[in-house]
Amino acid sequence: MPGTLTWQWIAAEARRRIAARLWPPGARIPDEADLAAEFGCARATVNRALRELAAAGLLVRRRKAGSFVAAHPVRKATFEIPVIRQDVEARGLRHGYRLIVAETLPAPAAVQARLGLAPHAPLLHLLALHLADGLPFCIEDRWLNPAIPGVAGADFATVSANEWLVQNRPFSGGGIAFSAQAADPQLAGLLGCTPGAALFVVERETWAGAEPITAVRLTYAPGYSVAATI
Amino acid sequence: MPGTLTWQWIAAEARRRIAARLWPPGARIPDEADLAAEFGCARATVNRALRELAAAGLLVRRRKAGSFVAAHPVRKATFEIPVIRQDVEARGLRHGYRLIVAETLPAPAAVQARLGLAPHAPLLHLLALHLADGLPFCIEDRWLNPAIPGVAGADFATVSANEWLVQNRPFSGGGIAFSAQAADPQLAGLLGCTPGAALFVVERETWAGAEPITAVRLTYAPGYSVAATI
DNA sequence: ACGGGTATTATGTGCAGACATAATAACGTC
DNA sequence: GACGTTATTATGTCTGCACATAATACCCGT
Repeated sequence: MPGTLTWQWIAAEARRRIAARLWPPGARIPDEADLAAEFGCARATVNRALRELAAAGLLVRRRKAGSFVAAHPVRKATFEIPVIRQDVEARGLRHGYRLIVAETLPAPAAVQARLGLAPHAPLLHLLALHLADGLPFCIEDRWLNPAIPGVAGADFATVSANEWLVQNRPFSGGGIAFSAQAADPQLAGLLGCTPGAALFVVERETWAGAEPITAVRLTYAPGYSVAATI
Repeated sequence: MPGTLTWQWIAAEARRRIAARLWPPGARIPDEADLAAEFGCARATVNRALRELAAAGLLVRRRKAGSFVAAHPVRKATFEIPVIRQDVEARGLRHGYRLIVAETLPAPAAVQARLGLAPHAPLLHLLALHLADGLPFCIEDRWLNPAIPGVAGADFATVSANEWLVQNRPFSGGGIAFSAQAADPQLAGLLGCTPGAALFVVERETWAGAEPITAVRLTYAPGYSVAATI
């Protein structure tokens, strides 16, 4: 079998065996050495292939125990999180931005909890509107740790905090959540939609190591959707 | 520097240099051989580390050209897509399931387009309600390719198509999209919520190779959200 | 100057061997 | 039989080497 020696071929073959139930869910598959012998390649090559399948959620691998076909193949979808400006421009629209509120005050308890901050710690609160071809696209409601270097000097009236952070403050981790929310009168006013309209909401928190950076709530105008390939 | 020789350490060090702007956005970083010399390890180890950073979106790598720090670090979030039953049970609730409609008829044009099917091709249409502790949790509105082996014999009144497919029909790829939608009277009736409530909607299509398997629209009861770590 | 073929180069991947690590299985003791 | 210790084993990773591949940079002829 020519071409057998690439890890991609081996990964594909393993997928095929899983799909064909040659290796049924929950079953233990042959160990790397056996597969290497079968395919006539080095163990490292098999390792690389199986590692990919494990990352894809098709295999569960445990030292000493062996490699097992995932009983419930938990599928994973990867979304790219673009800067809002890029998101707008990728749709072929012109991006606009308007700062509405910038103030420093203690964050609401919910925000403090999301960021793991002490109560009453004052944060920079920004409320801004992103536009697409002049129409409301998204409301950015952000709480920002004022201890971040450069925040004091940044002009969030001209550059959105969204963009400023990407350029100036790399983060190491965080969380993201998607949900749906009905437009209250304030949101409806800002987004130019009818009160009660179903809006898509993204909530995100980011940290640099242990230091909280920001918590943001993005509320999109009606019709927004986010897509990915599985 | 002890412990320098692991690919995780090198990956972490590279992240640090990117975060510290030692390697600024857009810049070309030293090539693998140079880094291997600097860290005193094999090139393969550096390769492994940089490959991870590229997968995470922090680096862009091009043969002959070199490795570059991503100008706009497109962050990626990975969501796990659970079977609905598991989703319910993970919340500590009891899962219930009720089939509402099962019929074979030509799919609407929108569904045909999503699956890339010929017009008028008859599909199996299933409408079902998932319950959490007896309360409506999610509506599963699914179109299923009747050519899939075993579909004819499956009893979707007792096992949800969602679950049946996971167990019986591995898929190779597909798409997923999240959006928000207001509850129309029918949805409101099924989900036991007020008409106009904001609902979270997941639309998914899956294929096995070139063969379409299913297109499904999951409409969740108010309050549902999906979370992930970045 | 221009276009096209060619040399160069950084990444991509393979191999064989070795040791590290974690988790299980086997064992011996009480 | 229950429990702690040790041996075994499959995966995880590193090394050093080799060649493949793609994309750029260079050179040359017109």
